[in-house]
Amino acid sequence: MISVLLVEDENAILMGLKYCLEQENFCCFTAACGSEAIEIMKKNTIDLVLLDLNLPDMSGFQVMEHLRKFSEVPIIFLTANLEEVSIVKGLDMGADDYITKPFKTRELISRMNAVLRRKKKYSSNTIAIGNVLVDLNSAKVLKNGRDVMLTALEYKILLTLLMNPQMVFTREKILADIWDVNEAYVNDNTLTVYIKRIREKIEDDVNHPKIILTVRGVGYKAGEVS
Amino acid sequence: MISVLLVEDENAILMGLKYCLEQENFCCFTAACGSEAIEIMKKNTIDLVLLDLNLPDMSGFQVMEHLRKFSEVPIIFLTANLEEVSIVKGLDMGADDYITKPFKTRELISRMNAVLRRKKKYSSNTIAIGNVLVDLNSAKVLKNGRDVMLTALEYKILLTLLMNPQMVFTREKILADIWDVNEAYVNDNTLTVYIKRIREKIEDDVNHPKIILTVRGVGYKAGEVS
DNA sequence: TTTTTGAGTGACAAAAATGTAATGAAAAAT
DNA sequence: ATTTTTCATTACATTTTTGTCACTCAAAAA
Repeated sequence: MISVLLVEDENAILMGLKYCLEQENFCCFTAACGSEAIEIMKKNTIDLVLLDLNLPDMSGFQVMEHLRKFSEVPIIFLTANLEEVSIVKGLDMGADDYITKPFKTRELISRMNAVLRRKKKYSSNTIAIGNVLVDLNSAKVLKNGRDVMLTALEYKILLTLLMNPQMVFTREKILADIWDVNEAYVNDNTLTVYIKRIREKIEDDVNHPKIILTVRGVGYKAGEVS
Repeated sequence: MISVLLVEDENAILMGLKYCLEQENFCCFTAACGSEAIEIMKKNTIDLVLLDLNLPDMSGFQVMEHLRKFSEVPIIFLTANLEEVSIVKGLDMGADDYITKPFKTRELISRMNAVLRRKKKYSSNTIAIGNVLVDLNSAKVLKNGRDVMLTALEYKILLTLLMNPQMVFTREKILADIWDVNEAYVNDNTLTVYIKRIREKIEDDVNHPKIILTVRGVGYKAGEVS
């Protein structure tokens, strides 16, 4: 989900924009003035800012200047007339694009996508299995979109299994992977207990696991039930 | 480091092979019989198996059959004569290659590399900064090659910073990224304390941090000192 | 069927993580 | 130079994690 911050003092335009963008599945934050925008930027992770040049408390340029102190978020200026365009172009202040009002939603969105494409950062790096999603870049585990809190060890064990789906791991192998080789010996029932704890957090039905499967006599594997 | 399991009953050959491969920076496990090989495979993560056909307790084929129950590790057969080669080829049992004894070390190694290249799994997915290495696939953090134990939250905070090096994050933004939006409010000094704890674990000199830098008045960033 | 084996469970003590508050130190502003 | 602001540090109570044990349960073997 792409999150966009809309900074615009005319409420009608702001709400219209918000509505259009939400139709297109953007997550919208809104600010009616510069200081509000800066506050929101400090507290949230925003992928793109749509910034009006004329704001009640400060100019769009000043807002950008402020944002640039702590963020390299892409910014698209919304300008009311052609004179402003020349300012934007001339100043070369680090805006990524601009668009003059009134504009067509389609055009705005295609420009937004272009900017996002250009500034694309690390693409999110995830593993999905069943209704569980693991994002390696943020170390977050989502079950049906909801954040699941795994401990450091639980997360490592889950990763070990998920990195090689369908491959069966013996308990001892997992233990050796997770705990440092030269660490104190860890009981292998310990792993059984961890598996149970992980299952309690990520499986829909602990008695019929679909993510972490038991291979009797051998160990565990991640994968679909056959 | 690639780990190889050598299965060979003639001790002279075994030791010679081990020596050669260690010269080439392979990490060698050795087994003199089939059951020993299976034990080692259950307890360790092996990247490649060199498997002699004639073993005291069972044939190389039987060993492979056993291994295949829980592992898809690449296997190269070591055969003593040409008749055996035809068996290997004919049976098509899932071996990845074979080589006849006596063989040149060079040839063996190039075949090993070929097999490893073919069976290449997920390439390790790491972020390096200073003398700290983060492996996203195993969630391990290494400092000078040594495992550093971070808690789940410490790891998440570190990732947040490392995924966008040089970008400054306010405390509040990090808190919002890590803790779920709708969770209880968390004091922002808390983050300061976490940063200190992470620094104690990964920085060489906590008083002169090189990985997590403070940007006074704004927040923190990951990156080189300017 | 009975027996045996391996996996799952619940409870527990010890250790570690977590969040906060109070205090100290350093940089910036006055 | 003094005050203010911001970050760092220490210490602490609370909660959670961690590893183990004793036990139950279920699947496979005899």
